[in-house]
Amino acid sequence: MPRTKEQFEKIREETKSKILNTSLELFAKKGYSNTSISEIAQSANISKGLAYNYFKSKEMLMEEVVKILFVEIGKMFVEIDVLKSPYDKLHRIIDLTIDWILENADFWRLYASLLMQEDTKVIVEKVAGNFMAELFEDIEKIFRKIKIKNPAAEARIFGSIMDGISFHILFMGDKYPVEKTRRFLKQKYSRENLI
Amino acid sequence: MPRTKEQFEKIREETKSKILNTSLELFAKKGYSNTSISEIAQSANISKGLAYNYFKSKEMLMEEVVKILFVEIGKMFVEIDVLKSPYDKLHRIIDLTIDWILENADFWRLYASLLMQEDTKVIVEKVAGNFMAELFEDIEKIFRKIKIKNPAAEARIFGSIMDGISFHILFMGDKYPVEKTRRFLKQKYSRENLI
Amino acid sequence: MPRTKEQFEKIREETKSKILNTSLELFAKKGYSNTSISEIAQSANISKGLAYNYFKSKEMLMEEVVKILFVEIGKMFVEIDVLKSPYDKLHRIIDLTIDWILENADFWRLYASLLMQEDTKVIVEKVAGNFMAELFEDIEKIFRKIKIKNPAAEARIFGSIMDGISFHILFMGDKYPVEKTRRFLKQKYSRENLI
Amino acid sequence: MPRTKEQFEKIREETKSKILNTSLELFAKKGYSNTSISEIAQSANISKGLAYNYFKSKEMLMEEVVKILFVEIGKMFVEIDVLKSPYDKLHRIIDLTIDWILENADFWRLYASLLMQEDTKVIVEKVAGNFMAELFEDIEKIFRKIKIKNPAAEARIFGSIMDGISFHILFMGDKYPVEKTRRFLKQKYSRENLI
DNA sequence: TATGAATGAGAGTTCATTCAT
DNA sequence: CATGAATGAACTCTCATTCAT
Repeated sequence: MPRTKEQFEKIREETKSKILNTSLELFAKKGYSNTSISEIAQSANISKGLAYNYFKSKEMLMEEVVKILFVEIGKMFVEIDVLKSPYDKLHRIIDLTIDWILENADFWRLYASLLMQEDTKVIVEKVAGNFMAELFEDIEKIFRKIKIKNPAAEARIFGSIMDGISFHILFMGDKYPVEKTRRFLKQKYSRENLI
Repeated sequence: MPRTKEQFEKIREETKSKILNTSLELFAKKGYSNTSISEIAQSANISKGLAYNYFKSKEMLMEEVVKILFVEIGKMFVEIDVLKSPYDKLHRIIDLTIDWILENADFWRLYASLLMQEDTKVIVEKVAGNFMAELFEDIEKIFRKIKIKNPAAEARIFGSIMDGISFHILFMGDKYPVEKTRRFLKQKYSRENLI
Repeated sequence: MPRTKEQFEKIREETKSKILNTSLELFAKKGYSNTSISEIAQSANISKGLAYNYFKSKEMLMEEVVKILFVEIGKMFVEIDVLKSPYDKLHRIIDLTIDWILENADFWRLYASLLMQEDTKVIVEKVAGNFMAELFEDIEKIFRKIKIKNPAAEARIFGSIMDGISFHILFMGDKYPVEKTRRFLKQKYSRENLI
Repeated sequence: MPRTKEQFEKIREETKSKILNTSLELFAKKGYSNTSISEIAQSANISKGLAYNYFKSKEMLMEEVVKILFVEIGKMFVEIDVLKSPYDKLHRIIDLTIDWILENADFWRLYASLLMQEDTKVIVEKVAGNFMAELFEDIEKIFRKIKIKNPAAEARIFGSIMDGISFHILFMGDKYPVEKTRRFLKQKYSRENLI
């Protein structure tokens, strides 16, 4: 009995997803250039040829990996919307950023290194689209709600701090005083100190 | 008659410098892995083989490029020492960071991308040594002089902001409101606002 | 439909064997160092890359070639066991050595030249293991059966003669009086002369 | 004051000799292919260019090295002529062969490995000329003096033994019972046993 | 859909040789 | 006589990609 269209579709979806997840993991851990299709295929328990059945080229595969990356990052910010207080929101962003970087150092590393190279940067931008801009606007809104003087600039600095400490945690590893910084930041961005 | 020692030395220095500069440029623009010795040789108008007369391996070449990078970064901070007022010092760091990143985007890009990959990170750390730690201590001293409550944490945040905005300028390019951010930061880190 | 496991295995075996035979031939004729993978690939009518699909490195390829070599040498001595008389055995060894060297000059040449260089010697020893020692013991047993006075030393000299004349045949070629030597040796190692 | 013709000649001779000795040593230790001109020049404390001033190519250098090798081997047999008794002569050859191989394993290794490869074999034969044939004739004469039945064949076997045990000592190293073999051979080739 | 044998371009590297000085 | 910078061909090896099955 031939498989139904739906069954085929399901297999395709699962295989594709398996390849993508494996690629994400390997790209993140070893970098794009240092990860070969052979390696990905082997890790995903498929043949090299099959990978090309799903993705036209290594570059295309990477492009889709980046998409997933952004979906993953995007999820992070969903739960912020439900919070009411802008101070809570800021605290939550601080927590999420720090926790996420601690748990997903490799992903952030991949994301950042892709942005660093001219050729891969294009791909990221193509995928990212307005993602970053929207993120920034969300943060700006929070600061506007607080009625701080220069919400746009304040948001920019806040974003810089988030990325800056991510960067530092990433390459200082265990030596970075994560918790001290977390507390310090929460205090800095508390109702009392922002007026 | 053979050339004198001085003549040979001059030739060596010039060629070596030519290779190093070309490498710095290419590594920065395209990344370490994506830049081949062939490419460097072609850009530097020398033969592939000659590169190996000067550098034992691609890795060694990179190591020396990174050394240059750090000398360059180091130069940046020399003129801060001469300033007396801690506020002036902070303002100067803000200016230097922003100006330097605008002028040397590629260098920063190289530096950051090297740190992102586990294999090249080792090389950078080997060359960098305590450079980053010392830099941080210098900034901490400034904050201590201001008698701010938590100078270490404050220095960490300040450093994060510097790296964060560098990061943002780097990949937003012209869209980033550099001057607005510069003014905002100077105000934030002025005598009035730091008490 | 993908090929069956058996089909793949057959292809692999055939190609591998083709590469091995070509390598044996070329290594023997030109030496290990002077034979390039390119040359082997060209001779075997495959691409350079494919060779690396079958052998992890040139050294590994050589190792497998040496294995074949020993299998070949081993075969030579199988038929000696079936003989009863120790004199017959010695005569058979003389015949086999001379005939084998005449037919497989290249193999012996490879084997000897590999032993000559420190770096390749290690590989041969890894593959050879106790082969040579066992061979010597077999010969010693023969002499012990004859009840000769010093069977170990006698075996050593007998082995030296075999290798020595192999060496001479090898590089004197047609000028070497093979048959005279054969007859002379058989007489020397006959019942009458060994008492 | 310009150097005299004789002085120049002396310098040339010394430099040439220095290069040749260094080459002999390195070729013997590491093999011809694995020894680079750079290495030789460095070891001989001269420049690469100078080596080419004295020897047209690496191959030519090797050719002259082989010549030296033969001179060295030739010296070995000079002192045999002075001995009167043919038995003493045989014993002396046994001693010389074993002692020489123990002291100059590398040289013998070079000599043998050169003979093993078709391309270098030609060079050796060009240089060696009748050397080997003469050596054989000398040995034959000894056996003829003893009035043994088949002096030519006997000489051939004796030579084979010498080369065979050299070969075995070479690649068995310390494990080879050199002294036992020496004694055994001397006894075998003594007046009593040769009648 | 799925396989992995096969290709070929190009990577890093070495080295005999040349040549301006 | 002497130097070593410079070349270019050849080397070992890797890998994205194709394709017959």
